[in-house]
Amino acid sequence: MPRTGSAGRSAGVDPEQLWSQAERPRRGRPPAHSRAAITTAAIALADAEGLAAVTMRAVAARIGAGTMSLYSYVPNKETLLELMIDQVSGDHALPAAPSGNWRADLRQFAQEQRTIMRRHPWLPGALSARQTLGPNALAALEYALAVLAPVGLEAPARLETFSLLTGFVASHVSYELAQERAVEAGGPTSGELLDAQARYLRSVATEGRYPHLAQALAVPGPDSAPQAVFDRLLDRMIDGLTAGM
Amino acid sequence: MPRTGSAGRSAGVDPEQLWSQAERPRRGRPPAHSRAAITTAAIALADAEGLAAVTMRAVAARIGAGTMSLYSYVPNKETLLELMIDQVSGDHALPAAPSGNWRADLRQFAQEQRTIMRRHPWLPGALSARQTLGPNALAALEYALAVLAPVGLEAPARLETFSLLTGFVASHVSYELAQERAVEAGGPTSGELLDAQARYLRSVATEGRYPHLAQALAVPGPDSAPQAVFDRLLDRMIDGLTAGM
DNA sequence: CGGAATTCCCGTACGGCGTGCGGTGTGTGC
DNA sequence: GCACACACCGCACGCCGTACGGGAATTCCG
Repeated sequence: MPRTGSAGRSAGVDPEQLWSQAERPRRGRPPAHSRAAITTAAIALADAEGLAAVTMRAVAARIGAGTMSLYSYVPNKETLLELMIDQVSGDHALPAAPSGNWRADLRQFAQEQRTIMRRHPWLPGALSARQTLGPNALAALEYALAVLAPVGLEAPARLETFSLLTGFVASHVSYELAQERAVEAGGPTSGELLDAQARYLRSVATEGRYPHLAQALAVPGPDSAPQAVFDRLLDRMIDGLTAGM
Repeated sequence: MPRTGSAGRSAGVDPEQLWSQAERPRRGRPPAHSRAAITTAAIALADAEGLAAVTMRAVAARIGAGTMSLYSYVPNKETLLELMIDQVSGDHALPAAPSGNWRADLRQFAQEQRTIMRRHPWLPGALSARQTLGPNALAALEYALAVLAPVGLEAPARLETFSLLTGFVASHVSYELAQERAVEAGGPTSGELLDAQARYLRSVATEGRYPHLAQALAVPGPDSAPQAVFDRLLDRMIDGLTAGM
């Protein structure tokens, strides 16, 4: 049950042929670019300026091609986004086989997901809107399922567990990044330019009508370093997903 | 730490004044519509034809107004989406106070979230792209925090727990809906028109290179009725989030 | 070596989007 | 009854994704 997304698969583009790069035909003018190069350019653009900056025109300009040339390599923008997701999924350093300590393996897998998502901040949002399984994502899924095999879960439950774990990481990284962006814009030392949203929240909280919210926002917590928070939540998550195993 | 979303808060629109509907000024022509009516129309449109069908032009047409008239009530489309989310958050039937059985309360809260999201299939996607806290969403949050208070969690951890729970429900409902859409289009009895994505997955699985995936897809699982699956996962989720409490 | 075949490149154009601007008309309060 | 404040909204602009089709490049075949 991977991820989220309200849009059903958009029409067209047989997955079978999407992920098996067709051989270059031996006749005619040879391509000046490549699907991978285009995908890489799109990723660089998204990393630097956000997912919204990924337009066909901008990607084409970045590799020095005319806009419409992209359509020789990619049937449409949606497919390009799927290619971006899969290329980035290849950043996983997957051992050939699980170590035998499934708990450690699972933790490490999730940590890697977090690292990748922090490196590509657009990824959580992109994942939440579609469900892609290219070769790289497939490899990661297969590995995670192998890790989960020795746990006492039914086979379909392993799929659910994987999806829940990925969803958790995506959701948490989004939150982390939003936090950091807010702090960064008018830092915590110069509290005056504090993000309007945060200021609003605090004003509402101190208003008296939301005592529990006020409390949650007031107490700073045991250890609020991002990595520590993530570690703590991840452990709780794994405990829950594999409860009693 | 509510929800996900890669986009930071878009510029402008002081939340303080967004959620407190300004009094109608006593001079000049009285408005022919209302913010609530516009929001309702937008929700109806999204329910019927998906979030992509919600354009300023379409919403305006639905209430019999010119496109630009909407901008008298709403500063921009992003704000309209936030209003939609908050209005729909008001569907929660929130008891005045928790029952004392936090586990049951939490379960029921999540069930309600699921119900709302199934009624408004665009909601998970909309939530994942922004982080809104209007009065209705705020009330739900406050209630959930009250439910969590007796659990042995630090106050900030309660916020995290709420967010994770909401994220889980959203993610799961998206998956449920995608499933059902796939079945519906070329039902399971007439297996031939089976969704291309699913067919691809199965073909890849039976190919031999993904034994664990094949296994997970093959075994039908203990109980795959949507409600049962959700209940099972929800319990695992709650166990994890409140582990050892 | 020359044409034919094949393939890529991409300028132009179309329909649709969000929304800024400013004219028009309507209702209110004095 | 008058002036003003405001809502209404047509027009236009600059984006977007992408359909179409002519021209350029390369290879194949005779």
